[in-house]
Amino acid sequence: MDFSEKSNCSTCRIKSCAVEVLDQHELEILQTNCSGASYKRGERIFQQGTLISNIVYVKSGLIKIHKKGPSKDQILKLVNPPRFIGIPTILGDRVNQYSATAVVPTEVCFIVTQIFKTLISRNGKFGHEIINGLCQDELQFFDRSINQMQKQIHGRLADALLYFSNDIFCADAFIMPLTRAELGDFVHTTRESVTRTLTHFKNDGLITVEGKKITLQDKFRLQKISQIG
Amino acid sequence: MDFSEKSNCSTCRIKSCAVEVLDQHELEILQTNCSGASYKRGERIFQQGTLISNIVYVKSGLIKIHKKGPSKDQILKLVNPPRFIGIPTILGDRVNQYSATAVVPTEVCFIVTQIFKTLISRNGKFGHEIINGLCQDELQFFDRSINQMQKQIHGRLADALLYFSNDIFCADAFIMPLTRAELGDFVHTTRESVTRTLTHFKNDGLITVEGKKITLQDKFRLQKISQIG
DNA sequence: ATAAAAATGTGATTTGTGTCACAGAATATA
DNA sequence: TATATTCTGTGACACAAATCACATTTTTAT
Repeated sequence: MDFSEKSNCSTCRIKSCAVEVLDQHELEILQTNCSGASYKRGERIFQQGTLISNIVYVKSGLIKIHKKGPSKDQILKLVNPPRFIGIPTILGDRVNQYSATAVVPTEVCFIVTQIFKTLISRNGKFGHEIINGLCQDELQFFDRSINQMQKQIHGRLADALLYFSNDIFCADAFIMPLTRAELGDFVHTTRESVTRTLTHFKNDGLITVEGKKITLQDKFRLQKISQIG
Repeated sequence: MDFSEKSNCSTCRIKSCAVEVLDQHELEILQTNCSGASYKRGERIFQQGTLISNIVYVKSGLIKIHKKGPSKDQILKLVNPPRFIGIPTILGDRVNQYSATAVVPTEVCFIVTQIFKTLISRNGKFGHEIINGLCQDELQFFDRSINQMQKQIHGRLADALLYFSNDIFCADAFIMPLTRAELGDFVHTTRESVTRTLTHFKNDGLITVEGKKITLQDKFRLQKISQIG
């Protein structure tokens, strides 16, 4: 990873809704307690089980939030900017409950947790925006959980492909940033089943696959598959 | 359900951490915009898909938060007091994303959402406490999800039994408030598999079952089962 | 008290998908 | 350029758990 010097929050153009509501003085507080870093694919931003020092603000790139389970590592969610991560661990035992790893080149800012807490207590609107973010996360995670638990592989993988296409890349064709094994961790299967299902989709003319490049050819039918499960 | 008159928040003894930080004036605001109700087992408190009017504060009892999935209704979590529910839906489309139903006789207070929002913006500490609650929920739900997805039935059901014993009733013996089918919705199986697994546990001397009454006889081995999956 | 409805227990059968095992392709490292 | 890793594809097999089907018990309503 590569640490740069202190960033300038007031002129930073990648501002979250929450940061928008801070006044000039608060922005200065933030700025003096905040530093940037960039990560390459595969680099760990923070690791489950280690002590927390900072809130992380994702400026660009894509991050996977993952956690060790009883049998294997599992990708809880992907986070695309702009977004704060690590908020849930600012309280309690102060130990990260999950890991965060860059899946594409990623830029983040670290914010001292105490400062973050101060801003929340000082500026109710800031807190309000943070709550908004947390709530959105929760609802999204509810949906994802239910889908993961009730659909079978075809549906889950169709969901994932549509998610990458619609929410992450906003394009029908994209370079899949996850390996087959990671995709398995994301949709709860094995590497082998991902391959098999992808091949199946390909043979049915739903997608084309050229190595890492995936093109959705028939989104409508993919949606159908996602719905039936 | 049974609606009583306006409650008195300043003298209410079932106060959440969040409400504790409100000042006298804020408590009065809360009080004049808040009313109580009680529900019997099986009564719906709010329903997925309907418009939201209020934040719900659970004072006593036990509530299931459940949501329709592609194939069946699923219990996302159980909520025991004192706790706010419905916060995630105060924003956005203002439609409940999930249902809440009492599983034992339950008392709640309804708080006008606008007032709730005002309190958050007005009192940073209140917002801070609410964020704490949401974060705890998120971490807990992460754990639950991973366990649900990676363990098989024996482990999942052992988890559930230990959860009821340790977190809900604080006793080795308790009256199971969920039917076998609901228990299935909670741990992701069918009614039949719940029965079979329970019988299996009983034959192994881990528990005794007399209708709705369940007694954990060997918590240690149950924990073992929970761990292996 | 009696009927109707809901909840529960248990067997037989089917099936989705995880596991194992190996080969080829792609990528990183020396 | 060679060599070691890490990825990826594909088959054969096993098994956990869903589904179906029916009997029995418990609860609720009349």
